[in-house]
Amino acid sequence: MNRHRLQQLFDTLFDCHGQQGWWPADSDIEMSFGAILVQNTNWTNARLAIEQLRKESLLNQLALLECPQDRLETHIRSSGYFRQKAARLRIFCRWLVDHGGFESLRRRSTSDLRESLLGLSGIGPETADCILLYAFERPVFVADGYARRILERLGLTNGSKASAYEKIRRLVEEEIRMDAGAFKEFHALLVTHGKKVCGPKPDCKVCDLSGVCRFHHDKVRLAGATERRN
DNA sequence: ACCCAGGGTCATA
DNA sequence: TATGACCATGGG
Repeated sequence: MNRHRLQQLFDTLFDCHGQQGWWPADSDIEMSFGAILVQNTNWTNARLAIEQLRKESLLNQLALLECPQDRLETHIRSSGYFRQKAARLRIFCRWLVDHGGFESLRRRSTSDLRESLLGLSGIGPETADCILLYAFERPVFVADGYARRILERLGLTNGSKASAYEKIRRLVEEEIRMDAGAFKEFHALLVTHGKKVCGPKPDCKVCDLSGVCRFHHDKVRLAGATERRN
């Protein structure tokens, strides 16, 4: 069934790309900030912003909440959408403070935490699940754009459209039973593989799993990606 | 001069 | 429910 093929996908990705070791961060809050700062941006730009925040000693709730908005925007400018993201960091920090910080939040259930995170403006399903998985160590499948596209093309989504984040997330979580550590690797491997372009005649073991994984053979925009103007 | 990168919100039909 | 506009930087 799908369970076997999902496991096979994981094993093949691991053989192809090796241990990824995500998410690089020294603390839960640094990881969470990274999840917000990396939204629709490459990790290099997000990391530069994190290093600025570190240099300014702003990698904690209270310090960040005290930092003036315009200075916060300047510090994270490299991550793009810096006005939105400065506001989002603030909203997240306010949430942390109001709920007693990570230590207190750890006692809550995964579904409870997810619902609470999704209530914050600027935290969508993918960002919430990344925080749940990497900061709270909950066994959650991050059904990001790469994962959805690869699974759909391998015929593993039971007809769910690639735009259906929640359906695909539940589907995978019900099919295979992994601990948080394995889900971390799975997410990182899918993103790493999804970014990789092999060329016209790829030597790609993942594609060999199925004839319908044609990611490396054409250019298809990720669902939800935006058109650029001007 | 393009295109892309580890999304999310809001207005509209 | 499902598109479309918008947010913005840095690297190839």
